[in-house]
Amino acid sequence: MKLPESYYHSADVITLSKDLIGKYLFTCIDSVTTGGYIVETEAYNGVIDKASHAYGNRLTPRTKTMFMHGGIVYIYLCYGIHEMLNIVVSGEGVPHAILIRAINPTEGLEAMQVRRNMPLVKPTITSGPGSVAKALGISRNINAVSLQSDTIWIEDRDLTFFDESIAAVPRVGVDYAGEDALLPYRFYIKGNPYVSKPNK
DNA sequence: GAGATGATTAGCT
DNA sequence: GCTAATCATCTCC
Repeated sequence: MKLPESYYHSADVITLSKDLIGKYLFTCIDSVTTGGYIVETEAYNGVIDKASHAYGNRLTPRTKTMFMHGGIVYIYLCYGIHEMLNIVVSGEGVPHAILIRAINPTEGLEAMQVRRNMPLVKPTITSGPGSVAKALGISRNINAVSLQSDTIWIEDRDLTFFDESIAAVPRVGVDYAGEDALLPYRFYIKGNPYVSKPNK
């Protein structure tokens, strides 16, 4: 059921970002399994992407996770408040990453409500990268954990969407990245209520 | 060691 | 629409 290790070894981070739409993401934190299918992603295209932490081969204690082999997660703190979940892909030394921006929850709904302190009827419960991480119980202490582990993993349950229902638009919150901010590296399911920000 | 800042969100106007 | 919250990390000195 879990996506195989080889799935994450592709260097085509753009195609993979789109392919992850409709895949199921699960975590098992504190003995509680929570998860759902991915409805929104963003690609971070390695050393040539000004929006990426690893732009220009910037290797620091934080970004070194992105330089590891594909098939692990990269988690970091943003704005001092929010944890962000990324999937590291490609091979060692190539810092490609995919930001999970939103999921449609299907498992562990009660646990998510408690973690988010809001009712499940609110789509914002898992809308936006900070919200996804919080709902799934993700924190920096599972940074660099393998997606073959029993803590966090992704499954293919044969849920697929037509190309026409997947939008490709510029990314969110990366205006500082100059012309790279205009690249259509954000993918989402049109009309899904859990997709963050503009959604048509 | 100090200073600036961000792949955001929630709550208020 | 606007802004406070809040701190690890990075960049210089």
